[in-house]
Parts: sequence; structure tokens; C-alpha cells
Amino acid sequence: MAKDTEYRPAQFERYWQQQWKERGSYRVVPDRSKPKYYALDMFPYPSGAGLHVGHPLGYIASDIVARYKRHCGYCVLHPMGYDSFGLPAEQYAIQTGRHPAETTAENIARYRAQLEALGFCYDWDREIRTSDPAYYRWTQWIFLQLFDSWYDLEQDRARPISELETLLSKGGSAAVRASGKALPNLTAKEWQELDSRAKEEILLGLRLAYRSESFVNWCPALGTVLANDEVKDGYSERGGYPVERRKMLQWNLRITAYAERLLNDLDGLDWTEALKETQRNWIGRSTGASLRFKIEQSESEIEVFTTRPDTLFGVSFLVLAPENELVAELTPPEFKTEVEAYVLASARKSERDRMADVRQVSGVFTGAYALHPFTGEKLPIWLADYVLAGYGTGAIMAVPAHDSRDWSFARRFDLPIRPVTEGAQVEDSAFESKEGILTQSDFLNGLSVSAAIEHMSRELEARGLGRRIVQYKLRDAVFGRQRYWGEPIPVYYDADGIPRPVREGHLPLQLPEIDLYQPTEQGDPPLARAQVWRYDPEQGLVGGDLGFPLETTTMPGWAGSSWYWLRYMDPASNDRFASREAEEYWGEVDLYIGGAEHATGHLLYSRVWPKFCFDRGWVGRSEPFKKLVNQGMIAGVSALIHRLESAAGEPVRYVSAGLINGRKTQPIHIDIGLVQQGKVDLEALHSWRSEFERAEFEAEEHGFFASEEVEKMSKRWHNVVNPDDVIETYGADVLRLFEMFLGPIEQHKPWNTQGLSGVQGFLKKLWRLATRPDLPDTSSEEALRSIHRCIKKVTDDIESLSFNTSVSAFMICVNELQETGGSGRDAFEILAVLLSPFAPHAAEELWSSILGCEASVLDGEWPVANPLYLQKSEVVYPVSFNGKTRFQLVLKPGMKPAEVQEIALTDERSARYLEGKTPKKVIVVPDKIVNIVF
RNA sequence: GUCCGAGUGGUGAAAUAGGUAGACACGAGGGACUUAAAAUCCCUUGACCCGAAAGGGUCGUGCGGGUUCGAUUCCCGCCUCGGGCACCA
Repeated sequence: MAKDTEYRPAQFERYWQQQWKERGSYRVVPDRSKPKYYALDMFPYPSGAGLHVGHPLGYIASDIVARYKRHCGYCVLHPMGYDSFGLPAEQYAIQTGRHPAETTAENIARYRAQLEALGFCYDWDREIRTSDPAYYRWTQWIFLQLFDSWYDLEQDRARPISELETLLSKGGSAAVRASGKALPNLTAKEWQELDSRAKEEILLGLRLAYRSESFVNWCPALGTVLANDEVKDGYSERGGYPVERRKMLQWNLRITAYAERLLNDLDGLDWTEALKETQRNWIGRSTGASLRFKIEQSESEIEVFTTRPDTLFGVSFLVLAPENELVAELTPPEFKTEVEAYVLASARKSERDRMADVRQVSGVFTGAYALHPFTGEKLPIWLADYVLAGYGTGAIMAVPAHDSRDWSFARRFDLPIRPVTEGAQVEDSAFESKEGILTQSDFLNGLSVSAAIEHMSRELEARGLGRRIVQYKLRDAVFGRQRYWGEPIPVYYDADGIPRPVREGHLPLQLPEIDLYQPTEQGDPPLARAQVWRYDPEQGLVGGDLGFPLETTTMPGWAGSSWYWLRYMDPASNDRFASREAEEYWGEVDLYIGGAEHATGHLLYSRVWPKFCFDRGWVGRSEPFKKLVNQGMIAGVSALIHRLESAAGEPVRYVSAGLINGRKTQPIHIDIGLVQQGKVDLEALHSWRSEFERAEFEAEEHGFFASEEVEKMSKRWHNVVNPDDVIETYGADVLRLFEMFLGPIEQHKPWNTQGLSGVQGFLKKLWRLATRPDLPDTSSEEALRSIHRCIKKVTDDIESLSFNTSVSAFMICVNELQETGGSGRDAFEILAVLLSPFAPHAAEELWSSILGCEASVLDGEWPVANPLYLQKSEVVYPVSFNGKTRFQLVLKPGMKPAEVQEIALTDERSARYLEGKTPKKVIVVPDKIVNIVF
């Protein structure tokens, strides 16, 4: 193919891409004689815009690791697929009437072509799409298993519902400790005598997939509910529309049952501390006590959660969330009007308003009093929206002296503030420190805060007033979406309106065809429009009025991505989401690369599903991703030209960036492609947008300049760089090397088109070196030294995922080889495959034809650096002394310990310090460190 | 507010069991080849100072201290930036 001594990637990249495809070069078959390695990328949502240069960053890194591991003798699973259900395709369908399946297929074709052009070693036979019925059959299947399970707190694992029923009929509610809605007190006999509907309702409160009426994040603009991680600062993450809180009947997943395990298992994962911390924050574990307050003239009690039971003697009032169910009951008639007005007002507030009002203190007195459990003191009960209904019990004991929110509230409404630690100053703010000695606190006096917490907790338990508990911020995940383009939830409603599972044999429950993708006029989800959307347990899907109604909401976007790595292991399996055999071989994902934006969404849900599958015995491990790396974003560089402010009628005038001189201008984004090193190609600008043809341009001596700004790559800012264009002008190898060279993989960095030339120059040089007709048959000593140093460095760097420095090492090596006249072909073959796959294949073919030898770039063994070549002739070594102190010595190779006293010390003061001392032992690590023991 | 992470040339960045700070590359400047351009190659490029030059010196890894013969690296206290969580009791 390539016979040129000029580097012309266009001549061979396409050819090799085709060859790999035809030969199935990257097909993977499990080989039990080899160790396995699983390198996974977060699969993309195939958007209409295609890939931009930021997307492949992580893919390139995982591709390098996959190739490296293959050369090291591993059987490597490196798959790719598409997270192809989602909102944008549906929004597009609503606007245009085109079926999301159709546009999704087109987008996928485009993604596939772009990915292939980049030369990735994916096994395309294993490609999956979450919107494919053959795939979502298993998403639905797992959902049904969740529906068929409950969480046993005794054994700390999920179990089948049938086992719960057995427990209940044998021992009644006393035999069961389950996560979920509290069971009513029932004896075994009482349970047995319940009718099936009543039983079903109780079970429904304990299933891991359950329906409940609760406050949800409702997004009117999108017409659907959203999970907590899909809401950012009161706006929807996708689209940025306002979100309200609304009480709705919804499908949920009981992920809170797994909170403790999600938290504990983080410790064993090789993830960044930042990401683990994000998940810990999201799970939000806090330990404390729950205790009950009696209400004056009422049978009811108020249960509160506190992390500071030690401050119980500092309580001066109680506060309930406006949504608290006790409000109506305990409010005396004369306070009703005011209380109801407050409840209504806070119900009307959107999530956003509530957040905006954080500093505003509001509340209302209910007129009722609670009694202090130890002193019997009357404590007024207030209502305030700073207490959240969804956390703890929706009620708190207020200790204004030691909690800043309670303090502000007490100040605002003139309630008593009682410090209970010695010397606490509470005039200007609450004393929140946990250092201190208790005072004014009866039996706690004289104890430290931590001892007092312990003492009080024990006391509460002994007196039966409360107990130690653990609270989490994590909420159950809302699972239903009022949308069309998602997996249908495989549930129907029987004559009693009880949700029942669709039979396994009827899966996949396929998305029906509908005429419009909008909600119905009654506000039902789009699926309610389907002609055929009822279910008969015998016949399956039926039309008209036959059978029972099917659920009309669909699963959220993260459903399909919560288990997809398992499907790659065995993508064609028909009797299980993946055969046990395949799952056992491939095990966990060894390296997972993707964006940090999924920290509390995908990366949390996809830790829950395997835990559940583990509990039920379908997989052998409960954590899916051993090592996880978040690649940084590549930001775009936007070009801005400056329009002078002008009156109506005046011609529009633009001014070069250097000539603004304080004049008032308005920056306008123009396509970054029209700018070269800050200079705007005015002719191209004219043809880009006709409005510029008539405008006037005030240029500088050397042209008209734009200013630049680093922003997120987006169509809107006209700063998107398309990998297709880069590949066309530079080649895929240059793009790959450059993205790795740009900086550490986890770092955010701006795209810099100019930098491409450096990597291109390097590849040209390498090509010339490799295709030189006068190749020497043996490499010189010096050349071998360069190569082996390079092998060592690149090996270490890839192991530690430091790709930028491995590219640098490679460049240095090539520079050295050029100087020393070496060829180093053998090492190059393999080194080059890693970092850039196309050129070495092309070069290999060329070598074969010149030398008549055979070499296989694809299956070659990873070279091991020979220590012989790592020695330098004279080295400056860092040295340790007495295991602690270090200084600098110059050593010659082959030197014996006794000779070391002759060494030259580079630093005068260090030399004086060492004078007259003779070393006992010298330890030399190739090219690195010498330890000298005296 | 709180918890993580990070601060090194004009730019992206190297170098941490403490040991020549700035590798590699971009950009900039100068030069060679060329009618010219492209391509390629060579030199200079942290700051300041001394010197005609060769060369030499001082300072320098956010700031201030500390440990050490020696600190970008370790310890203490700040400052700034980025990120997570946030009326979570």
C-alpha cells in the first residue's frame, strides 16, 4: 500500500480500517489459557451532532491500554455500543414527526463511521444498543426481578418476594425486618387471613421496584418527572428547564436499601478520591438518634432525628416541615387559618424559589406544645420550610444555641436560646463546634460533647424514648418517565388496579407505534395513545378493550446503562442477560473510562444493579468497575469579533481586536474555522454569513483580528472541532497522539489546533526513519540504549495511565535515533501500534516488501526493556544516607562499593558533610537510584 | 458554610521513597536551503545582573514560617482557583 517515504496517512488509513473490518482483526474469543482484561468506555448517547474532538479522548486512552494489554498476553475485551434511548431523539420526533428509532439509527451509523476512522480496536461483533428490543428485553427482565424482590435487613441482601410471603405466613410481621414501608403489626394468622389484594398492597410497600405517591421533581417543559441527579440547582440537567415539586404516583427503585453497602464498598475501589467523595456526599450518611416527643393534649407523638442528642437540654422548640402529616391534627382551631395559609404558600413554592429563599427565615406557630422528655417543659411547635419533609422524619428539635439555622429562626421569632456547653458565646451566632464540656444539662454536666452524645443515646434507649439510627441523604430513585423513547415498564394493572408483572415469556414488551410523540390531552404519557397497549396474561399484548391496561410510563435514561457492561460479555445470549460462564470469565471491568458528570447518576445506579444481581445469585461480584478514570473535558476556543455600537441606519462596523481602545463594542461569535492564529479570513467570513458582506471592517496593519475565549465546545459558539476534518488533514494517528500529548487524561484543557503540527512533525520524522532505504541491519549501541529507555518509560507510563509523558518519551527516542542513525524497528513496531495504530501497519507492509521478512504488528509481544541498555556511561545519582538524608553523587558504571569514595560530589556543602565516610553497600537500580549505606 | 482537588515559563506541561527545576511540545525570535512558497533542518527562548566574547553570578515552582547538608516534593499557618454537597437537623 504505502510505498512512499513521505508520510501520507490518507493513503493507508482507510485501507487498514477496511482490512481490520474484513479480517475481523479485533474479534475477541474468551481464551481460558490467558488472563483476561476488560477495558471499557462509557458508551455514548448518539446525538445528531456527531462526535467532536473532545469525545474520543477517553476512547483513545482505553484503546491504548487495550492494545497494550493484548500485546502483554491478555485476552482483552474492549467493546463499544450506544446508550440510544433518550430525550433528544424524542424532542426531535415531536418537532418533526420522524420516528426516534429512525433518527437514532442514522446517528449511530455516523458515530460508527467516526469511531472506525479513529482506528479503535473494538470488537464490533459485540456492539449493543439499549433501544434494541433484544437488549431491552433484559433491562425489562431485571426490572421484573427487582419487582419480585425485597430487601432483608437481617441478612443484608435482596431476596425473592416469595420468601417474604413464607416468612410472613410463618411468623407474621415480627419475623421480618425489611427495607421500605413499615409493616403493620400482624400475626402469622392475621397475615394468612388477609385477602390477596390486601396482601399485595403490603408487599408493594416492600418491593425493590415499587409504586408510591411521593414528592417528585416534575419538569413541566419536558412533561416528565426526573430523578434527583437529573436536577441541578432547580433546573433540569437536560435543557435547563425549571423543575417543580409535585406529589405523584410513581415507580421507584429502592436504592436506599443499598446505601450502606454503596458507601462501604467505595473503600475497595480504585477510583479517584474526588469521585468517591462525591458519591459519599450524595449518599450522605449521618449517625444520630431518633427520639419521640409527646404532644400536649394529644395521643400522637413527634419523632425527630438529631445528630446532637447531647444538646437535648438546650431544646427550646420543635419545628415540623409544612408537609408533615401531623400538622392538621395538632393545630388548634384558632390557629388553623394562619397555619393553612403557610402550608399552602410553601406548597406553591417551586424547588427553585425555595432555594432562592434560603436566607429568608419564615415560619408559623401551630399553637400546640410538645413536652420535653426529661424536664417535661412545654416546647412550642412551629412550622417552617427550612425543615425538609423528605429527610429524617420531617421534624426537628430546635437547639438554637448550637445550630445556626435554629439560631436564626429563634432570633426572628424571639424564642429562647439556651447554650449547653461551657463558655459558648451565642450572642451573634450559634456555637456549632463539637469541642466543649456540657453544662446546664442535668446528668450530662461535665461530659465532653462526644461522651455526652454516647451517654444520652444510651439513656434514650434505656428509657425507651428513642434509639440510635443512621440517616442517609440518598433517596429512592424515581423510575417512571412520562415519555415515549424508553423501555416500557413491563407491568399491567389487574381488575383491582394492582400492578402485576408481564410474564417473562412475553418479553420484550416492545414499544408500540403511536401517531404523535406528545402526551395525550388528558396529560397521560405518549404510550396512552397506542392502539395496541393492553395485556392479557395468556396472550400477551392485545388491542382495543381486551385484557388489562399496561403501564404507560417508560424507564429513565439510566436504566439501560445500569448493566450494559454485562451484556458485552455475551451479547447474543438468549436465556440470560449474559451466561454465567461468560460473566465468570470476564468478571469485573478492569478499567472504566468516562466523564465525571455521571458521578451521582450512572455510576451510582450501575453499582446498585450488580449488587442486586449478586444478591440474587446471577453474577459473581457486587462491584462492577475496579478502576475508574474520569477523562477531562476538551474545551473549545471561540472566536469573537467586535461590533461597534452604532445608531440605526448607520452601516454595521466591526473593529479588529487590537483597535478597540475602550470603545463600546459587542462581541459576536464567529466560526473558529474562519480564524488562523487570531487573524480572520474576511472573504471566508463573507461567504459564511451574508450579513457580513455589507459590513465594514476596521483592520490592523497585518489584518483583521478576533479575540479568543475558552468555552465549552458547542454548536452555539461555533467552536466545535470535528474529528473528521482533523483526520482528513492530519490523519487519525496524529489526532490520537495529539489528544494524548495534550496533557494528563483527567485534566480539563482547551483544544489547540496549532499543537497538532508538533505531533505531525514527529510522525513524519518517525515515518522517514522507518522507511529509510539505507536501514542499518543492526542498531548501534546508542540507538539500542534510546529504544530500551523508551520501552521502559512507555511501559511504566501506560501502566500508570500517564499517556502524555509516554508520547513525550516516544518523541525523545525518535529524536535520539535520528541523531545516532539507528532504526530500532522491532521496538517501534509495537510501541507505535499503541499510540498510533495505522502508520505502523502501513510501515510494516513496507518493511516486509523491502526486507522480505515477516512481522506481525497486531500480535507481537510487548518488548521488555533490557537493563543492559539502561545504564548510562556516567550518571548523576540521588543517594540516601542512613535511610534518611539524601545528596548527589556522580557514579561510573561497574563501580564497586569500595570505589565509591572516589566519587565526585556535585554539591560542595553535601561533600563537606560526607567527608571521610566510607560506604558499606551500594544499591544500583537501573537508570534511577542508588542507595548508599554507610 | 462544608468536604475534596490543584497552584511550576508567553502557553500545554515534565520532574515527587526529598537530590542538576522547566524534559517534550506549542508560540515567539533569528538563520540555512529556495526565484518564491510549502516542506525540511539549525540556533535562541524563566527573570535579572556582570562581561567585548568565551563565560560567570543572583533570584526563581501561589504567600509566610518550619524540618533538612539540601524542599516543587515533607510539616504548620494563610491566599487564590477548580469541583462535589448544601436550610440534610
